[in-house]
Amino acid sequence: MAFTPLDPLLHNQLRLAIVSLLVSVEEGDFNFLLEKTGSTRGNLSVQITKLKEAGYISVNKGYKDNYPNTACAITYQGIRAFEAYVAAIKGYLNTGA
Amino acid sequence: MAFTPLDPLLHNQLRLAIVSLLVSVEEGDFNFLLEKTGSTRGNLSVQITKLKEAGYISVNKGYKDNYPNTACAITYQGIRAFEAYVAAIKGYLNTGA
DNA sequence: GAATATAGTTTATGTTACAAACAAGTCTAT
DNA sequence: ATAGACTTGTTTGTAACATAAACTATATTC
Repeated sequence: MAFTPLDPLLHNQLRLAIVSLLVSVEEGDFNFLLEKTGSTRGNLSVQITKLKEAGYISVNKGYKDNYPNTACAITYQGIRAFEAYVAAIKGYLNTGA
Repeated sequence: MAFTPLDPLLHNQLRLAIVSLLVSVEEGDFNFLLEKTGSTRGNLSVQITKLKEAGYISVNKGYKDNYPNTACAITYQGIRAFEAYVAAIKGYLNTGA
């Protein structure tokens, strides 16, 4: 039971929340993530960009009811990374022998 | 299933590993933690200090075989914090509905 | 057409994580 | 007894990070 390194990209509260949401939902726009995470828009914007640059999510910028709309979806790579993170961190949470 | 804030002190790979180890062992010295975590001494020293200042662990500096020996043990407060962290992060790891 | 609202980005700043350099003492061999 | 290597930690310097405030751009309302 070693301490597997934790993906630094996912080991962040907001980014982990984003990915966790997108894994369940498979499609979520900026406001959805904003509301669900309780983040600020600035922080959300930054972290979405980072996840996108890492290839963990895809970002589709379009319009909805005349307003800009940023739709995010998790990628296969993102799912894999999330699953690996979940498996890894469990090694840290074991209290029992 | 909201996203409970994660204790920033525990949401760090090395500190989480330290606390996780001490929860199981109830007594671990510097070298024990060094070996188990695979950390560097510098980083370990810093994080032990932070955990101590937060009251999550107690640090007992003595000597063992003539050499300095830093014995660490988890406090009640540390156990509580760890348990809260474990409960909190599980809210981020749930993939299923 | 001015004011306000929406949707998001850029920037500025303080904080953090980390390892290299340092410090203080101990052992060994000569 | 002292030089050199080892042990056990601490301090410090730097780069990366997290975050919110300030900003941009367009849309709606009055």
